[in-house]
Amino acid sequence: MDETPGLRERKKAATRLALHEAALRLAIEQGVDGVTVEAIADTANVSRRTFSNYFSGKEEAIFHGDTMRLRRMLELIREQPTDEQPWTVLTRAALRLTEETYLGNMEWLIRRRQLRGHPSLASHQVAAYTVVERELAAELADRLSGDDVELRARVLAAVFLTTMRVAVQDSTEHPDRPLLDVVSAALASAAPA
Amino acid sequence: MDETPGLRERKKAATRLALHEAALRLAIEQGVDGVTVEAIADTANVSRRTFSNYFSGKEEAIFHGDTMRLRRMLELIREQPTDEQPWTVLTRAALRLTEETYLGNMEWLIRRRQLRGHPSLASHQVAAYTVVERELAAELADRLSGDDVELRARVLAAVFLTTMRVAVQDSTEHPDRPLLDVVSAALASAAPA
DNA sequence: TACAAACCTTGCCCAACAGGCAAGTTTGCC
DNA sequence: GGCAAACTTGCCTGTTGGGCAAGGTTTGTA
Repeated sequence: MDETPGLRERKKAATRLALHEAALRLAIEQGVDGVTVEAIADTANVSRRTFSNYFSGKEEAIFHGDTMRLRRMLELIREQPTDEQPWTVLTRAALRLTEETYLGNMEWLIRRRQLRGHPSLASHQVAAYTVVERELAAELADRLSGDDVELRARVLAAVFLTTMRVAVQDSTEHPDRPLLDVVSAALASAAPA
Repeated sequence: MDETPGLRERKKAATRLALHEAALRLAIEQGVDGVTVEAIADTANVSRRTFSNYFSGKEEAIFHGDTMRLRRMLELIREQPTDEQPWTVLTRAALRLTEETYLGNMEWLIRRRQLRGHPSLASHQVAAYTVVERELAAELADRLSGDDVELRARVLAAVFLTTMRVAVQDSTEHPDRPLLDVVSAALASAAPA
């Protein structure tokens, strides 16, 4: 494994993160439509043109946090034994991720919740969650057998990711209830037969 | 019930449909990015400005067919008895809708399939399917009981809609297999415990 | 250490776009 | 017929994504 991913990569990650944070902060402060890409780039000390090299739009920048979480979740899933029930694997990964989120940069959760009331973002959040859908489906296909493995893997991946999305959305609307609760309740009610 | 929804409404529906058809046709012919909103409006014999009164972008126009199908599905769901298992109700509605689609304007299915290979649309398709999510969740909430009705209704709605989406996507990628087959296989594998 | 190739950032540019506004036109209703 | 509400359109402006090429930085290699 790479101890240090190289200076170039580290710088890129830093810039991406800076843009994400700027986007998130400004969107919370001034509303999503009140922020221009230029303002975000400014805040992160890069040119507007550079912003476009990292994200295809401000919404993508805003949801980069969700994207990173989902990538991490993919890792957690891949780490697990292949001889267990797929839904069990998915549930465990989701709960671990949620714990990590609480223990680690709780910032994410706090600021994420402040996006409540900007419903124009909903469709972009959905999009963020479907980006990893194919990757997850491929992983799950290896863990299934029988007929229609392709289709069933895709359905399972989509169902799982959409459940996670609903849990996060619901949690931003009911900030008093612990995220872990919401996630496990949501997953329980979506568990396939 | 309104026998005639009024001339105004009929004209609007006709314009919306004309824009949708134009968008779909041009997108298939020239690729999604190769088409301008102006060209679509032109083809439908309205001004570019009027296009904006109907749709917020070309992708929304392209997926108006899906949107109509989903609205129809909501009707089919509402028509059904409230004392049956929610998933049974949803499955039946989905299958009926699919039959209708085959019997009626099969055009939709044919041209829908020709969008294959324009993956930039994927996120917008997902968005189209989530538009009705809240409405469906509200309907389902009335049909559930026990704890967490709100959350479970949302999860159920999201799971169902995402399954339908995957089925349609999968069907566009495997045009040889009947849509009804794919839909019922997908729903079966997503059925909650 | 030197140097070339690969890669990033930036400014410049342009076509496309969303949506506010106001004037003109059509429809619904009495 | 005639009035009010709703719709269409043209005009306009600020914003956007992304192509291109000129610099600067990092990396791998010798």
